[in-house]
Amino acid sequence: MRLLLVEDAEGLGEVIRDQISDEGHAVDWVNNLSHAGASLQNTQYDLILLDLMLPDGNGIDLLKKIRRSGETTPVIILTARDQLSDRIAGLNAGADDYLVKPFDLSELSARIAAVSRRYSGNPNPIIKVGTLDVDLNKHFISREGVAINLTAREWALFEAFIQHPGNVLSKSQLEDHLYAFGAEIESNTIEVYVSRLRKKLDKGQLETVRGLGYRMRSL
Amino acid sequence: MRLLLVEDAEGLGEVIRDQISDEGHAVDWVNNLSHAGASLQNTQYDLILLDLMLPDGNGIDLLKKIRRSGETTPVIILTARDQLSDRIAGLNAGADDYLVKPFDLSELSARIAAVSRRYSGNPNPIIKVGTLDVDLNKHFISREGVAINLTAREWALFEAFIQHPGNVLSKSQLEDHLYAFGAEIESNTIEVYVSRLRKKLDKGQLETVRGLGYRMRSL
DNA sequence: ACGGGGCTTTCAGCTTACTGTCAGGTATTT
DNA sequence: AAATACCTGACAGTAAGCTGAAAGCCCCGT
Repeated sequence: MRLLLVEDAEGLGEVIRDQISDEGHAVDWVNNLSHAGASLQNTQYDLILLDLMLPDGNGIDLLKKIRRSGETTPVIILTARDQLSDRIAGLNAGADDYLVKPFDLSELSARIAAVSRRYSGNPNPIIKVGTLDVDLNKHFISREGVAINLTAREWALFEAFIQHPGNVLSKSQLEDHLYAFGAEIESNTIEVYVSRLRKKLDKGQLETVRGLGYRMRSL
Repeated sequence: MRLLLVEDAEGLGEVIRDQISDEGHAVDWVNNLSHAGASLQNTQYDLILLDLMLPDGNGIDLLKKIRRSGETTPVIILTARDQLSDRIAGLNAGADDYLVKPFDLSELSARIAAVSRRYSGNPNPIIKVGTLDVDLNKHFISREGVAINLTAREWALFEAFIQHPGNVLSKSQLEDHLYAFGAEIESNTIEVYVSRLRKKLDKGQLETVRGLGYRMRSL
């Protein structure tokens, strides 16, 4: 899962970025609205964590712009406690949830999980992928009761397909999903990982669309 | 299961009451301390959800009074974000758990379930973890009648896993669980404790998910 | 007051396995 | 047939993790 963190407070941004990374997500961290706008033009995110008080404006304006453009990426706004009106304005502008600073990191994690569950339109974290039982919360996969271990990278790749069921994901989209902004891979790493993941899934579950990318068979 | 909800915020109280009712529990909702006191004199509850900021006083005082009277009913305190000291005071006063507003209703449900599992009408709830018998009240573990001693830290770590059965808990999540807000450890302390706990549990009971964290095998 | 024991945290060296690259082979398209 | 896209086994580097041991602190018993 790839997240955009828009937060100008250095210390807080660092803490949040680390938390998100620890949970296996890719996170791009920007500290103002113009950088956020640029990132959003270049990259498809699964979730946006959006501070409202930013040096070059109000996060609500970016949110409104996002929603006007038809973009449905879930947004969690980060707001100071004493700005109740901002929380309401944020929700009215189309935010999916909010967190009030200061907040527990475990609360942040729970919110990310809750929003992503809603986003995937699947409140039940247990899904069936071919013969595999996949527990999205537990990062746990099993086939007929036998655990199948995915490494962190394999899991991230797998998750990209789960979140876009049936869609063809290009190699560069997968790269964006698996690696933080700026990180570049210099080889056929995506192909390698697809190959590795294939070995762990059902035969034929992950399909190549030559020239375009890969697709996980309909779930 | 019968719960007492002590919450003066009308909207929130309503939401919580409905959630609890939907889950099949009985709930009495009062909005101040004196009504709470009266209810507690008249009715035996299985769980108390206790707001701290109430029109006629501080919920901590009621909690202290309850504990002084020898009452062991589990208490989850509901506290506002900006009152970290209240959370700690609540736990010190004998609360079993806390929730910080605003919170996800699913989180509330999970907490209720966790606390009720621990106490669920059974004064000595024993659960089975592999070959271990675990007494959640007594913080006592035994294997075939032989006591296994866990230090306070080891128990806290163990409990984190028990409360999230099967879930991968990242090292920072475990850190949040074991240490007070803001307290930071500067070394591989979590790894050390995991190693120690492993020696006391069944072999393989506590699994590493490399790059993500640790998971206790399904209970 | 003192000493011993236990607990906690850090440190440091060792172990494990994950990651990304490489390169040769395979499959597809023109 | 040639070019291109893709697949996969293998390897080196290193990040992540494990664990023994030491130091500091606290508590308890003498």
